[in-house]
Amino acid sequence: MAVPLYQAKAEFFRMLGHPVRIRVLELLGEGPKPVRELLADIGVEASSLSQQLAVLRRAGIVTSAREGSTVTYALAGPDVADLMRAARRILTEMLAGQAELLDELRETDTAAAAEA
Amino acid sequence: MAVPLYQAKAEFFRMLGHPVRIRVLELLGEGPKPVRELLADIGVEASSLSQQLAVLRRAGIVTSAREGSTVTYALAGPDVADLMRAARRILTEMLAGQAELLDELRETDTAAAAEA
DNA sequence: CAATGACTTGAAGAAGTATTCAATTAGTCA
DNA sequence: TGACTAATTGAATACTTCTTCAAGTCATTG
Repeated sequence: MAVPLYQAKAEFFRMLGHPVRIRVLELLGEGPKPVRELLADIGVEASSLSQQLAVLRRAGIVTSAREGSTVTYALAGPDVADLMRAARRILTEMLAGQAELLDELRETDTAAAAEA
Repeated sequence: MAVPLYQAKAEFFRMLGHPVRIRVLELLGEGPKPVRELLADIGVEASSLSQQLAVLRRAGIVTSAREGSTVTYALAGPDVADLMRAARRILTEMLAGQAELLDELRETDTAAAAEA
């Protein structure tokens, strides 16, 4: 692995940094799903979804399999499901913490605003 | 909060998606640090670091305080430290899992390549 | 006060991502 | 085979984000 770890991490997070990709991963967390269903749940154009699915596929975080005329996607491993669970948990904590944080920041902001 | 949760998540991950920002957060996980020290540890230009620190500040994930002529940064809360710990743990699991995953993918790739 | 050190900001160009639409592949069914 | 649905790909345009450098702030010290 020639890539430094912190860079791998950054790439990984960047890969998660798109609303459609997040939604796909969360939906797949419930189990494998055909594209048709993702499409209905997420409500973007088919080609847009496909583009984002391609990003996830390239990252090796999901797999796809054709069954007849439909293609079904799944998380590439249990690690990924864990990750999404952890992400959800942490994010909600973060966003909850944000409220208190905002208060602290507001003090600074108004102090700064008073000068302007 | 008018922003849908999955979009907030995406923004959050995008905010993490930069090598310098990752390193800063990990260093600050050990405790507050003056810019001078971050600069020495990370080894980028001062202005580059400042730009990335500004991103983290805007996101409300770190705070800065001037003490005399030096500026010291710290994680905005314990949640952030937790997040970085979780991220590290999960990422290393993920990257470890990547090895097996690669093997599986290689099969598919060579099968596909054989047709070309 | 001028000069220096620590850090931040602004702005321009380069590089990377997203969005969109047309074209394409793959499978089904009449 | 030809028409149709499902999904993917390619490519152009529009957007963001990075990087870099010059200029700026703020405190310290000669």
